[in-house]
Amino acid sequence: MTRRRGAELEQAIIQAAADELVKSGYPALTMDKVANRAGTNKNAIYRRWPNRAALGVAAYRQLVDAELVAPDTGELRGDVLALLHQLNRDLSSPKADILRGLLSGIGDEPELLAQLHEQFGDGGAGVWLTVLGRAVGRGEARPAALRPRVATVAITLLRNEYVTRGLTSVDDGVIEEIVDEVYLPLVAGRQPAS
Amino acid sequence: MTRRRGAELEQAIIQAAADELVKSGYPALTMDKVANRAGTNKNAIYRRWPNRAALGVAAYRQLVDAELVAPDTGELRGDVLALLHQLNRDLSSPKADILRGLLSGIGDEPELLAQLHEQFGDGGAGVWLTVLGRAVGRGEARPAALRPRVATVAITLLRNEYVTRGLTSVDDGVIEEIVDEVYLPLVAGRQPAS
DNA sequence: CCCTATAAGGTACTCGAAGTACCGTAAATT
DNA sequence: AATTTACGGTACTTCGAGTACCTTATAGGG
Repeated sequence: MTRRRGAELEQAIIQAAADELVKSGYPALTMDKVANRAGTNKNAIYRRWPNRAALGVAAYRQLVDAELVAPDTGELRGDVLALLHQLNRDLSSPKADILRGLLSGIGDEPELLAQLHEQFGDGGAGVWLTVLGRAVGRGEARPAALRPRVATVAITLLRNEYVTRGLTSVDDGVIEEIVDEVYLPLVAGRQPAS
Repeated sequence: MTRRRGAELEQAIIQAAADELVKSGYPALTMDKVANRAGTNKNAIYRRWPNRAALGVAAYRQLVDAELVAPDTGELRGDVLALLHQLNRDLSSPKADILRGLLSGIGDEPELLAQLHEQFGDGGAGVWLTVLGRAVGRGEARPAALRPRVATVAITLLRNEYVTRGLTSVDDGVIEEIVDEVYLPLVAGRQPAS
């Protein structure tokens, strides 16, 4: 009966917590269940994370570390749609529920909230700036739009749909609305014909 | 010892819950404390609301029913800044914490989430469309921008700051950034000089 | 190769809060 | 006045976070 220690055990705990998150969501994430699934006990968990919220954030990180690649379809609209669809898939149930759950269970711990913010927020700004930069080069977007707050408007609006409504997946129509009514007009060098 | 009944008692419970929300936030909203503060007991609460989350939403409604009036400064930028500042004051601590707390404690009850959404989301679309409509009349905004999703972009971005970061108040600089980098360019008939 | 420090496993506990169950009693209804 | 309804009081069950303490395995140094 080899007894796991250190990093190996830690990884097993995180994986167990991530599995529980996917299966039941954050509100149902109990330390006992995580310990049981990981084949250990609560002590081993509390030695590493101070409370349930911290474990939840660590486990969420495990879920969303998928690399986000900047698409290159040759035109801005295609790139933006591709990115949003990619992120829509990525956020689709149960991750949106998990994120929404975490966002509150943590309200009183700004440090954890900041950690969580990096997981999905401005962490993705780079990709958006890349896509937008190519569009500027093609004359599809104005250079002044190359600012983080502008570049990430689309994903912010999409995420907003998840977080403030209870949705588990956002309709394609909503995505197109965000792109055609908001994002493209916002960054465009000149207004579209419509 | 007159014993309160019906609507009178109900209002007392809601008010007590709202007071507790302001004082301690949603995570610390306990049924015992609410009952105690309202001078009653948990039975009277559970006869009216099925669980803590439902009571929380009802109490939050009590907090945010302040009327939102459409400012009219004569130019779009002034109107938008006035609206955002008004909402910023309104969302400032502790309401943002409360909202963030509610948004999660409710994740598994889409009906409550929908109720909550009306409290702050598209419920305010009317005001934004009013302000934007006047701007269109003055030639400051293009008619195509008169769509709910476009009109409410500013408040959506502002609320996003509250909900996804742990902030209790948003800096004025952020508000100006939202207005000058995103909102005005988005609705403008033609691009600003910058 | 043993000794010791460290970290794991096991178990049992406290504490707080959600939600339930009953019962006696005031108030509305007839 | 009789009856139904709803409030007040209290005690209870249940569940999960976090803690305490002890035993046992492992790593690493002598």
